[in-house]
Amino acid sequence: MGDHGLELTIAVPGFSSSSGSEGGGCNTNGNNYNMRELDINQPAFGEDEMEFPMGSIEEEIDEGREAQRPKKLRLSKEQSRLLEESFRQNHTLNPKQKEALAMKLKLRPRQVEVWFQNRRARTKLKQTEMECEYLKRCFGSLTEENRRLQREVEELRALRMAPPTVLSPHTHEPLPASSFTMCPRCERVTAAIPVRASAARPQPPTFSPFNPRRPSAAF
DNA sequence: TTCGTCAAGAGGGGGA
DNA sequence: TCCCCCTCTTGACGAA
Repeated sequence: MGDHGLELTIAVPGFSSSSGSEGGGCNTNGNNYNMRELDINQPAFGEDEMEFPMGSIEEEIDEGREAQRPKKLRLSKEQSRLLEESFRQNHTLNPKQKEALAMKLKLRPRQVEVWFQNRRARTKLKQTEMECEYLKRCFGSLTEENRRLQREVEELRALRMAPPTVLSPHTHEPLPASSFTMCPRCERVTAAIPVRASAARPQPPTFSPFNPRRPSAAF
């Protein structure tokens, strides 16, 4: 903060950020309220008369001329630009900054305050939406990774349940799985002499012969 | 007519 | 108790 005169201290008699002036905005039928004149860039108060535009409109409402004016304030491009500029510098305003900015924009401090509140809310909403999208993408990629790993597990289980058939060079009968061992020199699976025929039952592997680079501890 | 946006009100919480 | 902020809501308005 610092430029744009936001550090300016301005004392405005009868106005504060929560002076209840907005309370006078609502008329008794619950309708909205003291909307400003269409040309909100018109000077709201003269050189020697500190009066915010809403106040003057309230007086007009009292005179029964409210039907002639728009009911909703739209900030001008220049007002929005200045507010955005201030918001980029600081997401909150102290009372002095608020007063100064209101003076500069010819708005009430309450309007500046509301604009910043809504702007913060919009920023937070946008951030939340972006976080949501990011988490969705994370969920999608993790789901895909999970599927891939599940498939891999299934494949490994299938291979474990149906070991490759190796015929004995002597009997030409299939060797049991327990007869396989690993050659320490070439790191290939070789057939050992079967101890018992019942050992053909699948054993918990200490080594996965079908994927030597990958430990089988994931089972 | 519907829908999205936005200014503003209402109400509640927290800090001094 | 007051002030400020946050959240939810309302109502006006413009675009499709």
